[in-house]
Amino acid sequence: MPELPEVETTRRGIEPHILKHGVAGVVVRNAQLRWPVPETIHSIVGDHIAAVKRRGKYLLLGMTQGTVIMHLGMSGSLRVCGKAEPYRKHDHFICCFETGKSLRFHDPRRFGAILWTTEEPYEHPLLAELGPEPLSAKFHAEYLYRVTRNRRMPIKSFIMNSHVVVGVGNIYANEALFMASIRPGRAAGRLTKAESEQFVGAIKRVLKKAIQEGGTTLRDFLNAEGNPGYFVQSLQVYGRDGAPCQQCHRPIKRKMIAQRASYYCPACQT
DNA sequence: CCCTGAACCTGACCGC
DNA sequence: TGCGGTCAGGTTCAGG
Repeated sequence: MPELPEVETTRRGIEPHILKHGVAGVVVRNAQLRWPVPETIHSIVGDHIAAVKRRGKYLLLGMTQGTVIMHLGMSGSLRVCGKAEPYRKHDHFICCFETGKSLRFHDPRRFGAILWTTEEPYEHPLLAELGPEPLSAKFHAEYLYRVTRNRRMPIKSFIMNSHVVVGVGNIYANEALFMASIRPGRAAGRLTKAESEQFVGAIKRVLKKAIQEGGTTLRDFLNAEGNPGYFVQSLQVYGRDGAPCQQCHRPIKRKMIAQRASYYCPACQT
């Protein structure tokens, strides 16, 4: 479920419930996630949440003694629960607060991660090499044009590489390419300066709008309050193969690119 | 360095 | 109902 808008929606949802709250205990019901949840995660007990941040699709719980680095993978979600709520299947990690509330990490496919570091979190190997935030001033047309030169990889795969720019996953890559009238299979290095400008603008617009609408709900995604996101109603191409293009009414096409479903309008996108 | 494909997992859905 | 095949929002890693 989570791309950047879903992760940001989650961050905003949990922050008011956990910021400054003391950690009374930790329950690891299944440590086998993307990487094993380290034993050292228990060192957060007795500490408190000093900050709730996001870098790309990583959530960072800043404590006084270190940082919990979380990733929701493909199917992960975080929810703030009350005292007596029973565990659900796939609730793998629970952080219990002195208030009686708890933060629960739920992840059926277990591609997510929960790590602990006492070092500077942005220098952690998983974060150190990440590209710019897509909504920051560092992500601009000249940057995209420069890093795409001589790259033969399809532009869609290229933009989904978090070392290029963080937070653009499969849904929003498809949507932004449609908005910029660029086919997903085009070689990255063949984008013109004008197209780089279009594409960067489209990425910023689509992510901003999705965050405003609380993310995209597919299947069972609920935000930290248990509410769905509404961006799914705004999708122009994702999941719409065979349906009419909203611009020209010809059917949207579906094609696999690097093992990921790609959707585009063969008429509107070149 | 560049690029591709496999791997990590569970569950939903579709056709037979 | 059951069974097998396919697909799913992400990312790292091995290998050519």
